[in-house]
Order: sequence, then structure tokens, then C-alpha cells
Amino acid sequence: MVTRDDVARRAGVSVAVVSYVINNKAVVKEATRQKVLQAIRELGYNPNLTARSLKTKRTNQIGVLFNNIGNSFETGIALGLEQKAREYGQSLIFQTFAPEEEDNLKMIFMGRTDAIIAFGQSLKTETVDHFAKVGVPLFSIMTPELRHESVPFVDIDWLAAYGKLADHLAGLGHKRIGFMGNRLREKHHDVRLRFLRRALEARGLEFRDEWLLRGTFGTLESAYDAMSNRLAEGDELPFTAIVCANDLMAIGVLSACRDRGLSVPDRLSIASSEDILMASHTSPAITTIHYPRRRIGYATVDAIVAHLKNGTPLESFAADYEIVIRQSTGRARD
Amino acid sequence: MVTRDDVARRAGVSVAVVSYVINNKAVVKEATRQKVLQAIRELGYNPNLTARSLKTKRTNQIGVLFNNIGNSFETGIALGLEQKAREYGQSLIFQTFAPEEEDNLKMIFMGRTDAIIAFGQSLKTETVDHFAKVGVPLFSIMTPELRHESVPFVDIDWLAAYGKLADHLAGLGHKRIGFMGNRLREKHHDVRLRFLRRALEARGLEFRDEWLLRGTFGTLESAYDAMSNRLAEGDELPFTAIVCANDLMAIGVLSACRDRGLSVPDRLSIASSEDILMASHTSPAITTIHYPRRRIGYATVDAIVAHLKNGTPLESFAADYEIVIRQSTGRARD
DNA sequence: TTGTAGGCGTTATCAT
DNA sequence: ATGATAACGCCTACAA
Repeated sequence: MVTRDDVARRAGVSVAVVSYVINNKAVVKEATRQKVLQAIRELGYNPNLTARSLKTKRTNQIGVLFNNIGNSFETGIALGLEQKAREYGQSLIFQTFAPEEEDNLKMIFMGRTDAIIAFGQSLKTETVDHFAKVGVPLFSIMTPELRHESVPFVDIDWLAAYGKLADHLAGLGHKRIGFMGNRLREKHHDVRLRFLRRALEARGLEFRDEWLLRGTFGTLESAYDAMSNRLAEGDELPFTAIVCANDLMAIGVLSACRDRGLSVPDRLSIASSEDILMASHTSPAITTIHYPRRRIGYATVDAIVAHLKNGTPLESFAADYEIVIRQSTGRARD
Repeated sequence: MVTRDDVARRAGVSVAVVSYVINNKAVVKEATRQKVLQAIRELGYNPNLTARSLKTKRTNQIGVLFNNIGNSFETGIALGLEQKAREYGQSLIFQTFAPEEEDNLKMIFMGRTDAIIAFGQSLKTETVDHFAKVGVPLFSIMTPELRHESVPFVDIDWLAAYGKLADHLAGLGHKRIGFMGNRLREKHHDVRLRFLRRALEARGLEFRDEWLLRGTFGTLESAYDAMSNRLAEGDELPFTAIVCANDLMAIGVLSACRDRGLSVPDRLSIASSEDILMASHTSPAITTIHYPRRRIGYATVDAIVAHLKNGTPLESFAADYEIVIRQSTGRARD
């Protein structure tokens, strides 16, 4: 490995000068600067980032806690994070978060990461405190079910968004609206259920627990199974429309309806949340709430880097959203 | 930040002993071991990984070069990589590879990464040499278009796989088979085209350049556009079946057919490559080649870690595949 | 404008 | 069984 010492020797200067050149610090005489650059080129030198981090106490690495890296909603956000991070010269370390391994996070990230981005996970107070103590700011994309004062987050205004969606459905004559959500653990989905409920109730629309279907981990398959089982029971569905916590689940529900011969939207309207690409390529295409993944990714990295560099306070903020009406919602069947 | 010195002081031992305990090296008397562990617990100490890396010259980080992190084919592989990496205590650093920024890779990874996994990208000889020189092994998932002796890779046997697919289509009476691939840059797709061509020719089936459609970056939208434009030309399609370089493109093709009123598989059979989840949830579901993403991820990390730890040579190997026949392929229309 | 030297938190080699 | 202490490669006062 060629080190800074080698460069200094080759260029006939001290190691300090090499550093100055690399980080264009002190005013180095142009002639020596060229000598150093020349030596760097000849030797193919690259500064060792680990050594630099040790000294500067900046790793230029940001940890990202996925729930499931196979979910295109999360990777859509990651796309934005990654792009912006690159602009700032930051690298991203991805970890899939497993609650039972939460304690390992401290080890995994110790001294490795300048900040951590969570995806709506509810971390233990102990974990949050730990990162606060070691000076690694935490930021969440999506509302964590268990909020910590010290963990700011970005999310869309689900209450307002589901309100608009409820208005859309009510306008089509729907009075009984079900929900396809998650069996615990994926906390942010419960957040969505809570807000849908409140949005419905604010409009005088009832929500019953019997109208709640549940899958796991936001997967297509689990939603498919849940809906299939529901339809297999034979009796008429108790609701005329269903809102899904995410598009993958909506696609699962749609698949189940197709396989069971239930026509969408004639017999059942399906609406969803997130607006991943595939939601617009099913047939019928799915009415959903557009979640600005890319922009949220950008804004998050912007905020974190500003905080790291200038001490700008890292604060929660809201992202905008949009209701995208497609063909999966139609007039209520009765 | 609480360091090893703090622990040593608290436990009333030397810093060396703390290291011994942490890395259970030399035989430490049980009593002192407990004292040290106690101190560690009380102080909430975690070893600084950056400092450790500097000394040991092992970062326990593996770089991963995505083409597009939003593509679920790649994240499916990443899922396997990540899971296995976690078992070995390795972290993954994800970077989206952009050819025009290839030179930055050296900076980004310098001293940060013990190995690098590429996703079929064709790196410049200079880049390959650089990592060889600094002792960072390179491994590719998917065949790189431009092979380097020193870069082993894993892939399925596309020639055999497309051979089987060709047999399937020929069995349905298809004689003219088109291809939806990529406009350069995404090198591994060209690999697929090349092998399809050879597989067809080996069976006495013609392939004409006019039957080649092209999208960009393997995206659904680009394939949708390409197919839509082709259909807009009005005349009969010159082929009765089309093979797509990946499932996202196949879904784009299918969408275009639906929107243009071309019935699949009655008027056109669609086959594809990769078998992402969504390929089985379109209507009709798509006939495709199953690519064992998860297992490839596992095997790759296994091989790399074995190489890093025991010097086991890092060699190319083949993964198995499977043809999954679904409803998007049917009898040829004439 | 350039050089010297201390220190970042570890590990590991020697002594003890 | 434990303790000093020299690296690891870099940055940055401070000195020259």
C-alpha cells in the first residue's frame, strides 16, 4: 500500500505538505503543489479513508436501516438517499433491521457512521440514548410508532392524505371501507391504519375491526393469502372498498380478487398507499397516494449533512403527497 | 466517547488486558476478565471499529456496485448478500455504479472495503488493476461483457437456459422470436442477447436484427415505450414471440400490448428472464427463467469471506436456473 | 511556505 | 497473567 509517506519522500517534501495539497489547506507554492500531485499520480496514491476517519472523527458514512431491502418502496427512497449522498461524498451502509438484533446495532455502527437513518422503526430508548451519547444523530423516514423526542422524522400527512382518499371513495358512494394492514412489527403500517381510522371517523364513516385484514411485512403474498382466505369464506364482503397500507399489498389483494373472480372495481374498489411504479401497471391500475420517495431521500440527506457540517438543527418535517386516481376505484356496488 | 483507556482505568488493568478480553486472546484470569467486562458494561463501551480497522487492515466492509438500486432483481440479490454478510459480521456499502464516475471508485473505497462485488459491470482495466494492487478482491455477479482474467463471476448458464426457452417456444410453433434488450451500457443484458441468439441459431431458428427492440437501463417504462412505438407502426409484428432481457421489461411489453389491444399470448407470446415476484402477478403471468438471486447472494459472500479468511481462491462458478412456464406463452398465431 | 511532532483508538510484540 | 509501548496512516497545531 502506498502511503502519504511514500508520496512525501518521492516529492521531496514533508508529509504535512502532502496533506495540505490533498485537502487544499494552507497556501502551498504552486511549484511544490505540482511536484506533489506528480508524485501522487506516479505512485497511484489514494488517501486511506480509515486512517483519515480516525483522526477527523468523521467517517462520511451514513447508516441506513431497511426493513426489507427487497421492497421497492424502500429502495425508491434509497435511490434518493444514495444520489444525494454521493453528491456530498458520503457513503451509505445498509443494514436490514431486525428487532431481535437491535442491540448489535451499536457494535455494527460504532465509530463507523456519522448519522443513522431509520425507516420508521421504533428503536428502544436504550438504543436511541446510546447514539445520542456517542453523538450520532438519528433520523427517521416515516413516522415511528413509538416516538422519541430526540428522533426527528419526515413523513407525509397521512391524516390529510387518507382524508382526501376517503372523500374520493365517499364520493363514489362507499360507506363501508376496509383496510389491509400489517400484523404488528412493521410499525409504520399501524401508523397508517390509525390515521385512516381517524380520517374516516372525522367524516362520519364507520370503521369496524372486522373490516381489517392483515398480512405480514407488507408483502404481496401475505396480502394475497389474507384476501384469498377472506373471499373463500363465501359470504359477501362486508365492505365495498378497501384501502391498503402499501401497494405491494394492494397488488396482492388485486391478484386474489382476480383469481377468485371478484371484479375490481365493480364489486370491490381498491385504493392504496405509496404509488410504486407497479401500481400503475396492474390492470386495473391502482388508485393510490403518491409518496415522494426520491425527494424525501434528497431532503433527508440534505438535512443530515447540513446538521453534520453546520450544526443546523435536525428537525422533523412534512413531505407533500398526492392522490392518484386510477381505475381500481369505482362506484360502490350497492 | 468512552475508549479502551477508560475501561482499563476503571477496571484497574492495562489497556492490553482490555483488548485481550474483547478479542478473547491470551488467557486472562477469570477474575480480571470479569472486572473488565464489568467496567465495559458500566461504561457502555464499544470498541471503535475505525481504529480497529486501521490497525488490523481489515474493515469487515464489502462494497457492492449496483446498477440501479430501484430494480428488484438487484435488490433480490442484495437480500442474500446482506443476510449472509450479517452472519459473518460484515457490513455492505452500496454504491450505484455510473461509468462516468468509475475513477471515483478508488477514492470511495480506499481503505474502506475488504472486497468489492460488482453487478455485471465492465470495469476498466485500470480500475481492476488498481484494486488488485491494493489487495481488494473483485467479484462479479452476472457475466461482465468485458471479462478480466482476474475478475471471477457467477452467473447462470444463459446459453442452456435460453436453449430450453427456445425449445419451449419452438414446441408451441414459434419460428420467429424477437428480443427486448438494452441499448448498450447495461452490459449484462447484451450478454443475454448474445446467448439467446446463439441458442436460437443452434436450433436452426433465425434471428434478425429487425426483431430486436431496445429500452434503456432495463426499465419498465423504456420497454413500454419501445413496444408501444413498434405497435403504433400498424403493420403486423414480424415475430410471434418475444424474449425479454428482464422481467421489468417484459411487464412493460405486456402493458404496451394491453394498452394497444394486442392479446397475449394469442397474438404474441412473451417470455422473460429473472423471475422477479411481479412476473407471477401480472395477467397473464409471465413465462420466465428463474434466477436464484438469494442463493447467489449467499454463495457470493461465502466465497468472498472464505477467500478473505483462509485464502481460498476466489473462482467463477455457475448457478442453477429453472424455466418457469406461465400463461404469457402460447401457441404461435399462424 | 514548509516541516516537526503529537495524537486519534486500536492491536500486538515484547518484556516483566 | 499482565503491562509498556510501538505501530497503523492521517491531520493539524505550532514552529521554523
